[in-house]
Amino acid sequence: MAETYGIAEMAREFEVTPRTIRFYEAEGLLAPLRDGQRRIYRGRDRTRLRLILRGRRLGFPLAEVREIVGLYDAPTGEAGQLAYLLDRIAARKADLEAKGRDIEASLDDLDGVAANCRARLAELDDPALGAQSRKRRRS
Amino acid sequence: MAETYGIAEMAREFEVTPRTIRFYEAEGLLAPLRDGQRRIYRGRDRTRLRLILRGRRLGFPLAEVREIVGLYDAPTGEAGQLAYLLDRIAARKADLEAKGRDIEASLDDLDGVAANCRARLAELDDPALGAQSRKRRRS
DNA sequence: CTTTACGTTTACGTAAACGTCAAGTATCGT
DNA sequence: ACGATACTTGACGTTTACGTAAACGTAAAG
Repeated sequence: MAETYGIAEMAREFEVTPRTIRFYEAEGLLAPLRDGQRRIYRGRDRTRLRLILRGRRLGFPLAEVREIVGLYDAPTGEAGQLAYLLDRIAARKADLEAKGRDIEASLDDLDGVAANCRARLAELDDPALGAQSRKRRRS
Repeated sequence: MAETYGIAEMAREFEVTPRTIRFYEAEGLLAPLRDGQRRIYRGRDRTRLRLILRGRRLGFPLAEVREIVGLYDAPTGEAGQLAYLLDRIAARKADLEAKGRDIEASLDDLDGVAANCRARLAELDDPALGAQSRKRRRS
């Protein structure tokens, strides 16, 4: 059987326009089959598109996304190539982990602002509390 | 004392060009003091720039970054405003957590590729192993 | 047979985020 | 007085990532 999909179908499912999908193909990120003129997408293409869009959401430019999806289909069975591939994977992981740290820092910062904000709300409920903390802050 | 910095100094420290810093100012993301014509940056501006660049690294467009840094200086002491602020903070946290999940998924995928890759390397060292696993895979 | 849906290529348009001059100003050391 | 250094404001250029419109093909439905 092996399900196939038209471009509009793909576009709806991934919430992008057909234009975007064609653009990714022009950039060498997708390579669907063809039925005459028409593009035919299969499971593999869907996986790729998912990877692409995930990369985009994380702010990677398409050039880097191309590198990333390239890592998923490296059938070169030679030892040197495999080692090199592992190397690039490690680099990509490092990038992702750095972004992870940025996210953690952002979340921490936001928690700080939120806490501060809730404190001020409490202060509005009971002004006495606020006077207390203002005193402590000054000392 | 209160340390101050010139634009070139800031640019070096944050590894961006002066142009970028001026651009952020034009976009309303920074508002340094002035000594005549010249821009004078202080601790607060540095904090903002750090936030801005972190947002950019995470792929947020400047418009969203503007919203984010806006959350850090909302001194409006009114209850309604504070509640609204908490709401926006929650929304921003949700965004960040979504990105965090994307990162986790990416890391997991890469680990999968890497494992597969190492298995093939082992196979090159001892082809018998490969034959074994290929047999098992077929069954 | 025409409309409707779905798809195609080609090509120009556009918003975002800066880069890259150009020309001028202000200050500082010599 | 002079050049080096640091900075300023335009203004136009560039890259990325698509949007949008034109003009056309194909195939099923009414």
